[in-house]
Amino acid sequence: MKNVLNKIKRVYDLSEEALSLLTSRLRLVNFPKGYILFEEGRTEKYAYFIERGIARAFCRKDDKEITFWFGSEGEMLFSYNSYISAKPGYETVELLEEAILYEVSLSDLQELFLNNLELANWGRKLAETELIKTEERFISYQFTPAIQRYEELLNSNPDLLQRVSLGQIASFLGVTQVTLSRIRADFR
Amino acid sequence: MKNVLNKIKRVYDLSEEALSLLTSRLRLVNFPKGYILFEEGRTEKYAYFIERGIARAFCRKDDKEITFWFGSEGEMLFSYNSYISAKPGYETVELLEEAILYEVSLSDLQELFLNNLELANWGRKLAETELIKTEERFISYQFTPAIQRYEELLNSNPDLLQRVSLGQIASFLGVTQVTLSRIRADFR
DNA sequence: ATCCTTTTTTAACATTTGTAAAAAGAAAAG
DNA sequence: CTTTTCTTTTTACAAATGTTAAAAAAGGAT
Repeated sequence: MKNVLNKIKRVYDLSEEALSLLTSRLRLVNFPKGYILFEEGRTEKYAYFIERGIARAFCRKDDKEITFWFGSEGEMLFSYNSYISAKPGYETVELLEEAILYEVSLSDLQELFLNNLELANWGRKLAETELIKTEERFISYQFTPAIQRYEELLNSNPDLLQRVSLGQIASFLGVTQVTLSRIRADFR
Repeated sequence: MKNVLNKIKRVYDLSEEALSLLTSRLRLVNFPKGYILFEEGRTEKYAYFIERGIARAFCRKDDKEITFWFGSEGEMLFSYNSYISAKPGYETVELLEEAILYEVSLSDLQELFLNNLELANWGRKLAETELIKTEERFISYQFTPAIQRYEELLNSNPDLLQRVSLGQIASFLGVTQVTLSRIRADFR
């Protein structure tokens, strides 16, 4: 549970009591490589902490898929619409490796948030840090050319190339796979 | 205070007590058109509710400005880095019209969050709704061509054209002003 | 090792978008 | 009303990216 506990504490430091309130609701689960954890259009009932493995979130349009997020050890998985508004999600989440996750039901989380001040603030911090990450990525998207975003992505995530395909990275960067190939060729 | 109260309640419904705890920390302030409310690199001490007026947030790079957000009546203004981590902000916020705002100090907000369960959950919901909006915009950015994003922007914000310049809208859409002109020409 | 499947790169061409500069239009100032 | 300034559109050309298809490379399975 090392990676998960690390994540929980990094979000917002909890007392022993609050921490065990939260962890008592976690359930260890395993899934095979390729498993579809969340499906677009479905209202999900659980969120997950990644103890081991890597996942991607994507949306479908026409016959294309756009990957807009990668997450690995020590990160959380949720379908934002389900988590935040109990509405059908707009994203599909696929596990790209055999994975060890900790599952928590969204109703348990809600109940904890509404009854425990520390955990409510933990939930606040969780959303806030995700918010900053998302907005920074959005801004860098408009400012930074794909070449540079590619380098930065690999710097902050050196093992990504070994774990996910270039097609998925290309769509994450917002270019076609052909363009990413050209970028990589220039890069050498 | 109509627009502001509306916003507060839309985020998360508060009891009378919690609501007055929050509103008692608000202070009415006025600023002229063109006023720079937040400045890139500065750690801001306040957040604002917009009662009347419209603002934009932008980042500078080289000699370009990229507008990545517009906000008007019933929305909040904060420098995310200051609000979330008490660190210097990466964005500049400019008021595009004479504005009536309600100011609240970030330290007051923090104190309320740490002491009141309802307000902590209000703060959580606030971050969560901002998070969903940001992520949806990020996704639509990758999926939707500029022409369509332009139409959607005007649909959801019919008076925007009267309130901000096309140059700012172009940079918000992630294209040059020349491209936006072409889009508008095709559109007719 | 060989075959089969999947992933990645390369090529040629079309389309889109950017750049720079000029022209047209609109708004503000005298 | 005229001049000045700022905003928006248009033009011509250059650069970047998308599309489609084929070739090359890499990974798995037998």
